[in-house]
Amino acid sequence: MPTSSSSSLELTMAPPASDGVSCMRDLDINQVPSSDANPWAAGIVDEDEDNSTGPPRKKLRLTKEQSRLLEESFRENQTLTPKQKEALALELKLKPRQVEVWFQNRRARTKLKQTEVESEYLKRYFGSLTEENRRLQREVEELRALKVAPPTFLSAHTCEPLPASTLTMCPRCERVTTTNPSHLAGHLLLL
DNA sequence: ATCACCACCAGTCTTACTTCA
DNA sequence: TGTGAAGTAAGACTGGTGGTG
Repeated sequence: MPTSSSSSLELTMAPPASDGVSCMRDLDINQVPSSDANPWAAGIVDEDEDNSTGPPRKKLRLTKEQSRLLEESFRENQTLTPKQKEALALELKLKPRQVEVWFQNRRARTKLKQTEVESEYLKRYFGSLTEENRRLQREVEELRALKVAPPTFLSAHTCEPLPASTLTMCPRCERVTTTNPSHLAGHLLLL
């Protein structure tokens, strides 16, 4: 999957942790970055161990600083080379796998957000097209009504009703008129 | 051509946390 | 004010796929 599709999202997505909820989370959890108090936050817990008999695995919550660095890195590159991943993991005191998962999730959720934004736009666009369609249908009905209701227009020369096929919309005055060139000639005189 | 390995993705599960009645 | 259900965010996992040596 190409990563270029999500690049535009940077403009439309709300910045992470900008909502009240995330802020409160940060206050609760991420102010305790100490690995003594929260070994999972420091990536110390070895997930490869068979702890199926032990207590349920505690979930890692990234510290504010870890999140900031990851976001910063993500803005520069949405995908990481193995070397970049290794270096970032070292800097963040996380496992490379954790960094990898974070980037995968970030890409996926960025894409999801972008899809939602596009969906909203398409919905609005569809609505405007529907309205335009309705308007044009009404116009067509009005024109049909004019066509089937002769003799509204009479020949200037013979005073006989004109055939419907000779009626047309004048592009200048937007009125139903005849194909008689004299009508358009009238406009030309005004120019 | 086949295989192993790796990275990525979509989908899903799980846990921590918030909100609200 | 405390509490439990429902909702949400996000870390982690799984299985499938494509690229590469």
